[in-house]
Amino acid sequence: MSVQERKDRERADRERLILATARELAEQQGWDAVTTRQLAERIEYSQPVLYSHFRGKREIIGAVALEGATELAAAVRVAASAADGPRARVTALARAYLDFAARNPAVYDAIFQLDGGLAFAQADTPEPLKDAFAALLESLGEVAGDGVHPGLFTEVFWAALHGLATLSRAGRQPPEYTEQRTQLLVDRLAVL
Amino acid sequence: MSVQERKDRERADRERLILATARELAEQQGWDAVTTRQLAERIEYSQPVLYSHFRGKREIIGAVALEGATELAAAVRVAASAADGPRARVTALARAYLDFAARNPAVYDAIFQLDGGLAFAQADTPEPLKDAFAALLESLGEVAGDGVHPGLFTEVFWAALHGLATLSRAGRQPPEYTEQRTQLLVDRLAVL
DNA sequence: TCGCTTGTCTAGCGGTGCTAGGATCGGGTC
DNA sequence: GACCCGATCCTAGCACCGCTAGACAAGCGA
Repeated sequence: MSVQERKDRERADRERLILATARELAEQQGWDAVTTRQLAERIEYSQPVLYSHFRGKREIIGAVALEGATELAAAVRVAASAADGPRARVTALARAYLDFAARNPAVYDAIFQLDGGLAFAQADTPEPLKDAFAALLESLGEVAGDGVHPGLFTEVFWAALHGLATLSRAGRQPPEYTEQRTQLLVDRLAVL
Repeated sequence: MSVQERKDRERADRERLILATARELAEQQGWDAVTTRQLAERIEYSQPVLYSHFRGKREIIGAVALEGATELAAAVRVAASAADGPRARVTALARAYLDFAARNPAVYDAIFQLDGGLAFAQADTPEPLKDAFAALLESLGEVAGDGVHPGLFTEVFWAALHGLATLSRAGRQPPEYTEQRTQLLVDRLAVL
């Protein structure tokens, strides 16, 4: 049994190595540079090894996306829990979200822009994605306002954050006004 | 001169054919299906002909994006001008924007998701993109509220619309609530 | 020590964007 | 009307992509 366990452990280690390498490469040079050949060389194995862990490149992107979603959910929760009162909580949440997107652009792309073969808002939606939504809902639900469904409100708020994150990334908006935009969004959307 | 004019005309016709074909193919089968070989076959020329019109595939995507931006600006203006009062105008604008994104997903992707080599919010930003922003600004500027810069407000509103369009596309949100989300966005963001 | 399973690599397939270089066609000139 | 020459287009091929079949070797249990 010990042999099998060691092999399983080594396999799991290598899988983590693949994902960490893919992520690092993507953040350094963009997802276009994450080719199976390049990735294989960096982990010092041949290409087919990748396919013994993942069905293909999309599944690798999907795995990175799930990791990222987990981190995003955690970042949002940490920020929200450190703030007092609904207003501070929502502001902190928005900042944390946009900060995550800005600091991990490739991972953010993996989650929302690229095709990682992930199902959204369905029965078979992976847990990390549902949890990321839940993390937003926890803080946003309390400022939805009377008569507004918390889920619907969260979707709209999330959409707005996503739009800001995306447009900032494209260099569309001068970074020095990020804070103002965030404040405007919170002031107007949230019922405090 | 007549000969040269005829050649110029034929060249311009062919360029339009390339763009129309690329767009049609993208809407039918997605941008992944728009390969230079497939595109060349559809216009009944060989691949290198494409490169006598455009530097490469990105530039073709960029050209489709500019066409699309022009149409988007026009759609927004038409919708806004047909409405009475700020509130109706903003609502009509939001609906027109989301409707355009839903009806022309591939073109919308070309503008905002794909790399068409376009510069945003800079000195060398193509006119159609600046004009699309201007079209939004015309109607949104009047509901920015006191003390809020119209441009900043437009950016935030645009970001929210973009987020809604994107997440709808990914099947993240049930289409039957699109109208509610739009209303919520207008009610909260705009100062009426 | 042997046989076998398991795991890894080499080599290659069909596809991609893009381009060099040869063929061909057509207009301008004598 | 014949010829030349430049513009125009196509064939063929490059390097790269994601992915896989089949040969090979290493390490396990008997």
